[in-house]
Amino acid sequence: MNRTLVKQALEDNLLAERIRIQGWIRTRRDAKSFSFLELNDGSCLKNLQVVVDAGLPDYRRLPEATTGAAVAVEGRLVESQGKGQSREVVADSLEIVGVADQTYPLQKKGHTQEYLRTIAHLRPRTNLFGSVFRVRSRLAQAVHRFFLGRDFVLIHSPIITANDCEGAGELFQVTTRGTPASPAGSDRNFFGQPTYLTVSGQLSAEAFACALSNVYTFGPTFRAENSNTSRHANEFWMIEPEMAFCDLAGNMDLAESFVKYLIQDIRTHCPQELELFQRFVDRELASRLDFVLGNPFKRLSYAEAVAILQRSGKNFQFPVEYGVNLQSEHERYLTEEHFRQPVTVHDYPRDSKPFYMRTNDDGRTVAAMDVLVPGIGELVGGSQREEREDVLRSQFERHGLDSQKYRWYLELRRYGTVPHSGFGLGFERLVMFVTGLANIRDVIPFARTPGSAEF
RNA sequence: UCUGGAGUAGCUCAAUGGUAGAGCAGCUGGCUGUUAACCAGCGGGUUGCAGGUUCAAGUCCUGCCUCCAGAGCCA
Repeated sequence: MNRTLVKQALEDNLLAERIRIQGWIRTRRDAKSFSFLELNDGSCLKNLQVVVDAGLPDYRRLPEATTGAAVAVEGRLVESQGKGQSREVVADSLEIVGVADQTYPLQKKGHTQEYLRTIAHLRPRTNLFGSVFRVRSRLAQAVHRFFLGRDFVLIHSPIITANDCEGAGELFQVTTRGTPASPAGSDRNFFGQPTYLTVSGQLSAEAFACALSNVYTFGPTFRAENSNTSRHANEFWMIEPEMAFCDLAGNMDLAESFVKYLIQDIRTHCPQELELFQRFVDRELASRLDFVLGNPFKRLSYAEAVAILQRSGKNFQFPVEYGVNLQSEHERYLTEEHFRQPVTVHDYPRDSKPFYMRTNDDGRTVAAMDVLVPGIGELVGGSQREEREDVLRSQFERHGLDSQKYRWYLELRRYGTVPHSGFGLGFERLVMFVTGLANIRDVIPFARTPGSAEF
């Protein structure tokens, strides 16, 4: 008999049919002559209630049907006599597929997120984390749908790379040295030069944008920073669109449309999950998401942002003057207090930004932009890229970089160069924004953070 | 890496320097179309680790480890 998912049993037109359900027991409530099982298979937030009558031959197996056990049930799907659910299954067979003994750590009552991190292999069996990872999956697919709808081409940029996308943080080196195949001391560069785990697919994406026009990458990236915060992981996923014949304004337009599209998609397709986050994670979630959808992002230049911060009368820990990096407290003030909506800050001073950003006509600023959102801070960072070979060469000098190592990147400017732009969006930060969860460790299946790679 | 906070039963937390406890979970039994079920009973501890002070340390001191929040770096 074919399996029916709990989601189908609850939503599809299957009443009065005999179905087969397979899942994990969330809880069991025994009466004298029958028992109720709550079955969850992860297909949706809700459980399916199963009624097991004591008259069944399989009823003797019931003691093994404890919280956490995997079971397969066959029976008729009927309207429930009870109040808590519309439908239930009246079992005519009960098979214990895999038992869970009394050490099973998930209780019916709530656990803290900190504790669940210590059992990361089991936490997707909770309502909260099941919801988080269904939403994460839906968001990932929405990313592809968004770009597909705009004729962007997906580029699988390399994960092992020789280029250090300068300014993007510390690198993990990739080496065979110190392994049995290549013991320490055998000084061999497997790829003929030092290689690293990628910190960004941007440079690859630029090359492909200068051929296929509109492209994007969506893959894992790695930073060896010893960052110990709720917003940083050493392995995270990034989405990086890159567009030829596109300036900074077009870049900001795309970023705003993109963020709104993704939020709208979850609004439409994951209402049960959002309701759970609203109730148990963040009471402001729904209003914040609606507010983002209903209003244009506030756009202002770095110079205007500095002026607003200086006029704010706030006593910032880091004093504000033109030229300094905007600190977390400044970004938070702009998006959470002053504008109370997403803010796109553009045209930053050149000195604090990486080599590839396009120098503006004033010679002092670059065509960069950051999208700041309440609660998260920087969600998107992007720029128009420097397409003029001579200016790019002088930027290498200014940053003390060896232009020889960027030979192919320079050739993109020599052969048919075009104005082009792109940005990076940290996927986990997006999931955090949409779910309301405050710690990045809780929106990635198995987080990689300093000192932690158990799972 | 810096600043601050916290580590006590499986989980969440109590405990003036003086006999380590509760709720939940688990186990046993009872009861009920139940639904974070309910009622009764039972077991459960190297108080993060290593030193030190003291007649006596979960509690005070020193060092280390881990976790959390914030900061820096960034996405």
